[in-house]
Amino acid sequence: MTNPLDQVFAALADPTRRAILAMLLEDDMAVTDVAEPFAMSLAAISKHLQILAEAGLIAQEKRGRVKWCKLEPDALRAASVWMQGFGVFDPVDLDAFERFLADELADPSSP
Amino acid sequence: MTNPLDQVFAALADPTRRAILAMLLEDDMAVTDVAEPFAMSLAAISKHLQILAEAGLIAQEKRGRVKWCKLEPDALRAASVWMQGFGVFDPVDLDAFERFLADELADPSSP
DNA sequence: GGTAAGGTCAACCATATGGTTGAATATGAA
DNA sequence: TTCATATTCAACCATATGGTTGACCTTACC
Repeated sequence: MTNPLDQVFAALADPTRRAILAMLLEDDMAVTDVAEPFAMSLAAISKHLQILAEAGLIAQEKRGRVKWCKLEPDALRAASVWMQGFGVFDPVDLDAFERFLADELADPSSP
Repeated sequence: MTNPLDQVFAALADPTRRAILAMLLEDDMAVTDVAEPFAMSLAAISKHLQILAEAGLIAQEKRGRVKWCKLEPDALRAASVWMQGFGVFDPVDLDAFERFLADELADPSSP
């Protein structure tokens, strides 16, 4: 899975990871805080964050003993371009996006 | 993996499947013809097509003994909306898309 | 009818994925 | 120093994924 599109799409295929990205849309967060709403171990979240980082979707910076996670939406660009090539898409429908966020953040612990 | 976004993104995470979608952008195709450029068994391609169909990205219709595959770009809409929520994306960059297609179709047999 | 073409199914295999736990490593605070 | 917090590592487990092969069904053709 060397192809960056492979990595980005695979990263996005997991609901936990999409929920994490949505959370980071609000603000940068420490690993522990990212993990808090999820019903899974910190180690599991740490792995998800690694996958997101390898796909370039987040950046992680360690400051002191806490590691901060920051959204890197630019990594979505290539995937977005790929998809746009197929369609006929409406101009950005932010309402629809808000609905997604609501759904995915509602109960991220049961993906 | 009940969530439709899960299915769509997972389907897109495989280079063979993305190449198939790109091929279908040109025209509807029979399963055998879809399989032709790939260095893998017909059965493998058949499975990929099932995954694409379950994600709603293609429709399959059997006419006579040949099964036709047809692109269903609408299935990309939800995923596209999700991604658009993160960005700041340029207006559709078709040149970039053409480059992707060129890359992915160049040698789909070695994903 | 017999035979070939188009696809799928079933069983199998190797590897990847998503999770767990417990131990280990920093770093900060008392 | 000692202790607690923040995070990762390593080993493990169950299941999913992407591929193979060979048998199978259906539909066309001679």
